[in-house]
Amino acid sequence: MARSTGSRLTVVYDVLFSEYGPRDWWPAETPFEVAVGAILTQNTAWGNVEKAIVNLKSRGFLEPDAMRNASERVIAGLIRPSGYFNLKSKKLKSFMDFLYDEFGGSMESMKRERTGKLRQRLLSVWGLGPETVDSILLYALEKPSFVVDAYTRRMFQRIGFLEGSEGYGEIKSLFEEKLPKDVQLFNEYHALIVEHCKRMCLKNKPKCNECCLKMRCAHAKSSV
DNA sequence: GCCCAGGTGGGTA
DNA sequence: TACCCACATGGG
Repeated sequence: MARSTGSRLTVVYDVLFSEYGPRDWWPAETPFEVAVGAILTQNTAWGNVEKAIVNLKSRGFLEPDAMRNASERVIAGLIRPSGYFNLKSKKLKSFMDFLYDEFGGSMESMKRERTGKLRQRLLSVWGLGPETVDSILLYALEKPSFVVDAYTRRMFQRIGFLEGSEGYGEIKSLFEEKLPKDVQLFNEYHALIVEHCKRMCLKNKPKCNECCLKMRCAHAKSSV
């Protein structure tokens, strides 16, 4: 008898976990730092985000009050290495407005709000799309909200769980409905997917080979 | 020099 | 709704 989707998802998780072990995500010191990182990493390699984080931290801007009071131009200058710096500086500002207007600048206070309601409110903030919002919910606020990203789409399309045309919400629901609603599980699962996809690409540099997960890879349909 | 990276918003048909 | 495109730096 064929395995259920839920147990197949669990098998994939077990394989990844046994291969890579616990990922200990998100790489940040505070919930606020997670939220900032989630915005900065939009369509950007994490290595570049780290440089921006270091810049912000060294100037003392990686805490709510300081960032709230900083000008958009100053923040833009510091986050330059993460790319799209003018855009991201506006997005940070827009998140700060939300954090202060709705929760008095407190991530702890934000955490007390019910997950579904909070997700809707965060999605209404300019500059925060579904992936960024779910990253904040899961990694900063420890809410059981599964994060779907480009890696998730590619990998699960490759192994036949996805057809390719599914929307963000559909993929998110697949994981959330078929897996136990567990913060630690969701945390590890997404982190393991990212780790696996990164390693599969790194492994084959400089020439993309059969393990590469990049969509344009000629071998993209042949292996995980 | 080219491709890509842990997306999102805005415009157009 | 479904595509395009802009946004931008840094590594391979």
